[in-house]
Amino acid sequence: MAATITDVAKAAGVSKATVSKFLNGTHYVSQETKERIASAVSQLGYAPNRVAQGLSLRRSHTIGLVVANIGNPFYAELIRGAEEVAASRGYTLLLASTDGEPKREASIVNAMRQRQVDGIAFASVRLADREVTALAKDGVKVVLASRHLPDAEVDMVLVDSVKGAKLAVNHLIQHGHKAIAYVGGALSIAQFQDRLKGWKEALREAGIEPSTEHELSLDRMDVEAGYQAGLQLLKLENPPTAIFAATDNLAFGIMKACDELNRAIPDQLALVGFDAVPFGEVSLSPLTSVDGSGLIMGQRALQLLIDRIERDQRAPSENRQVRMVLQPTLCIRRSCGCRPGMEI
Amino acid sequence: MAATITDVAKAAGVSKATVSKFLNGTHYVSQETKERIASAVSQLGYAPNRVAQGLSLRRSHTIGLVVANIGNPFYAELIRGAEEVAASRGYTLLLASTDGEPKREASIVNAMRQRQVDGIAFASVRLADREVTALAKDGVKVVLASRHLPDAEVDMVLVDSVKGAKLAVNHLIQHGHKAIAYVGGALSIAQFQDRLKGWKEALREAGIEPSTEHELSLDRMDVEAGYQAGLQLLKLENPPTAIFAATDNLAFGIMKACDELNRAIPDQLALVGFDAVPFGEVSLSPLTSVDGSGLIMGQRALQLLIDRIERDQRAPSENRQVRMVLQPTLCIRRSCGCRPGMEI
DNA sequence: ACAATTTAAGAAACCGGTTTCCTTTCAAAT
DNA sequence: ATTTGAAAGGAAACCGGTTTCTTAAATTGT
Repeated sequence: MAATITDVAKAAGVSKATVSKFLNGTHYVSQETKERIASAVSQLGYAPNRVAQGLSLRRSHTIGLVVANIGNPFYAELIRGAEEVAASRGYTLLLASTDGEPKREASIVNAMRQRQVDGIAFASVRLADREVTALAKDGVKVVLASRHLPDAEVDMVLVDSVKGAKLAVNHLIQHGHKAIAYVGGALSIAQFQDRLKGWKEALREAGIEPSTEHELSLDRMDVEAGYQAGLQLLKLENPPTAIFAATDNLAFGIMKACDELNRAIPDQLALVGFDAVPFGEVSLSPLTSVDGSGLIMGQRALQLLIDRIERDQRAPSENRQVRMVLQPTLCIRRSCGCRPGMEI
Repeated sequence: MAATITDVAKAAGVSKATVSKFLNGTHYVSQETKERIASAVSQLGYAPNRVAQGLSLRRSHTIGLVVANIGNPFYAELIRGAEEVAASRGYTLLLASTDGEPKREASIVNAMRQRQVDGIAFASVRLADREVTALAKDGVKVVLASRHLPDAEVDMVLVDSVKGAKLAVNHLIQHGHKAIAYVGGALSIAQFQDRLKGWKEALREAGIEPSTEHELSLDRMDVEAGYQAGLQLLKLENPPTAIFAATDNLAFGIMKACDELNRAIPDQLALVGFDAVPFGEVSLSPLTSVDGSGLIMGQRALQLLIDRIERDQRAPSENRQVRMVLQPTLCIRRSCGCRPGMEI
């Protein structure tokens, strides 16, 4: 249906080769011919078929983005950032969600490779460091967004989780809390190891010995999981007076538990999250949270990835990977105990 | 790098044609040859290159999904639903967001067509009915998810907005409210015309004349826009005692305004939203909302689209479009004035 | 015993681009 | 006057699949 390069060539009375050369500026074309081709192009409304182009050039101008769950606002922000820079640089995103299942993840990676994506950005990986490295060695350009695989030899952009956790816990300590619980995700994810570590370190530096009873690492990370964890902690004989939740979603769940048990936030329970998703602003209690900015991570990750793709295009060199670590800040709202105009 | 069909053919000692026939089961292949090819395939780890396949078959097994803003949880849910059925039927999603700009939308459609998507699902259209119809006539399979273009000749799945709005407003009326304001999106979007209409009708049916002062149609639909609208309404000489917000995002913004002005929800202001996004469960005041289920719309839209694509593949017939209209329900939480166990 | 089918497999064209060669023309350089 | 090389453009191969056509052998029918 749509016009092809052959149609254009015919209309302009030249060969396909010449049209291609003109379009890409890769070879001498006389002024006169240029004009004829240009007018044929606009008359036919010709636009190159990217699929054919991709086959020939082995470049699809498409990037795969793998997230765990689109419903999680943290990922939504990250996707937003990614989409923004992808679009601005002429790429489109193939989106897929794993729901945290390693199997789905493997099949997604296959599907993406079959589609010849120029690169894959993982905002969720259950793949082992080794597997990711293998992928990269196999020529697939990879970037990790907000995921830390210490031994994977690929670009990453991440937030300093240890520091972020300490920021959160120290703030709660400044509010006078001593019984500060931790609720986080699976320890198989480096991020949560770090956040847990930050929690422990901050407590110890303040002379508080972390209680194992107050340390919860969950398999799922949705609001429901946070809710269950919240119930569990609040019903303890010695319930914490504050909780550091390693993701905002978990924090929201904890809020729901408080709401149900009629515990006021922040007075009866102070809460600090991690991610600073936009909704924290209008959550049950406006959520104080460590800002790792998913948006920025999405942007930076795609910049890194596209830079690498295009650099490699020009000069296929094995150059070093970059690890971009963003410094977290604390986004103070009210769930920690601060009130507007009276932050600690 | 990856094995091609030629490699497989060579390894199995047959021609490409035979391999292709075996893989697709489109022609006789002897048992013995089948086995040789199968073993070559598994030894080489061969997987067909979808780009090449797409060029030849003019099918990419890729579907474009156009949304306004991924950060909006309504779209996030819709995307989730869409991704789920796309994946289960062997398609992947090309995601793009328009930010509500018609220009971006046009360029996105072009980009998608160049990439030979098998179809496009619009969860956001600023395109006119006519343009969408033209697209469809031009051979692009189209579905509208949660968007109503009355005159477009394409499949659509949408929620009955008039009915949904009436559900919301009637509920507020049952709570005894008379001064019920409306805050919605641009009237260029059919949906908001309908929701506004539902608001008016419900009021009139209850013998209340809608006040123009209490009727706000906004250009943007983010939390910030809702916040501004909330401030405006609350500062009126005769402020409403209840507000029906045509999207949850707007409702969240209104909550923020209430919070700032120290108006308690639902006691000083009752609020009902539209979309029933999951986050409403843990918003400042748990949000009562009309459930149009973005998730289900995303699912259904993709089912419709894929069905059409595959039907058309077998027998290119111009058959009638379907309009699937989902019945809204009211998801009652607390912002309307109901309390748990004591719903009206 | 011979025509008609069925079964099996390969050659070549095609999808829509890009790229490598190759040829021709014409101006500048020796 | 001849060589050199830049400018311009086309033919054909290629990317990795699918499909149409042919051909040939094996099976069936009469």
